[in-house]
Amino acid sequence: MNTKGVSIDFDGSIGPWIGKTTKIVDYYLQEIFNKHGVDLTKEQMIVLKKLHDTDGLNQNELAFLTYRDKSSLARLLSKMEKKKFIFRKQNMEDRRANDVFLTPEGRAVFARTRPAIKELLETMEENITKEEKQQVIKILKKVQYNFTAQKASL
Amino acid sequence: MNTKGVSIDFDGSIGPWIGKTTKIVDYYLQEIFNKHGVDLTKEQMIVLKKLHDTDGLNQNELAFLTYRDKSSLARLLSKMEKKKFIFRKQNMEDRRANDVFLTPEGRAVFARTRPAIKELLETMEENITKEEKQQVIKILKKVQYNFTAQKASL
DNA sequence: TAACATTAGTTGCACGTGCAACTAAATGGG
DNA sequence: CCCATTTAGTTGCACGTGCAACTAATGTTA
Repeated sequence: MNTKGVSIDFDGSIGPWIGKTTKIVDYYLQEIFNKHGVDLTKEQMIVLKKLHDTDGLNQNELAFLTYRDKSSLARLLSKMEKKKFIFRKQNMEDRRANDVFLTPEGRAVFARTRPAIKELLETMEENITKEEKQQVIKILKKVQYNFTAQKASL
Repeated sequence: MNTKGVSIDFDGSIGPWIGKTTKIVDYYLQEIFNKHGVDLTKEQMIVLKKLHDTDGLNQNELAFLTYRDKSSLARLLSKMEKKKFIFRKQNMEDRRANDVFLTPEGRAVFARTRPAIKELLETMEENITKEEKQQVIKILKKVQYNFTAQKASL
């Protein structure tokens, strides 16, 4: 039962809080990237990170790993290709597929990403204990599970 | 010290987790709105909610309250005006300002929003205790504070 | 092998975002 | 009172998003 009769306590739920926090973190991340001369958006950084972990993934795999529509990913890659951070190479076994690789320039920006991320984390996690961090992650995982389990049963 | 030498434990931090969770929640919210025939985006819903709380706010105030650039807000309002959910009324004391009001149709969609939000929350918060919810919100508030306090000192 | 279905990627469309430059109205100071 | 500054809102631009329709290549199956 809510304090306000039939009304739903949306503001007291996690939803708006993660939304707002994400917005603030994203904004600050972009600001730090600019300060460090990192010519990347957050989204491009995420793709770069995946390629840094596993070079040569194709667009389909990258889209899946980054939770993006394949069309969004394609356009993201086009921007990054124009900036010479990655290149596409048609796969000769399956000529529909493009394998995606980091260029030396791509590796270089990604390297410059590290001190920026470090600064971000230092600000973000100030006065937050390791236990609190783990607690939050545990519950966020639960939220994700609640939705993805739901979807799987449809 | 990290397990991987000089590398930064970005994945073990809260950042990516809130980002991913927000993405999933947003996606599911939109899905539920469609299912309930609520012709709104999440962003439009947030604006509608503010107007439901306080009708007649001007664009400047709405932009501030919803953490949006005034230009984003203006465009959001234009879409909602086209759908007859809100209308702008020039303030006669300050003729630069537009006061924004809900239409009856706007109130009606907002009402249909409630069962949708209820369903969202029920799915989202399954197996999450009230204490866990409060714990997460407390820490997210701390993250927000870390950034906003930083900005204030600049 | 010919016909059909599936899959990888691209493109058009509508939506949302912030920044910078702009207009028009209000305000403040000489 | 007039000019400079500030303020509310709009617009152009570049970015990112998902969906649906499309092309081209691959796989399947009769």
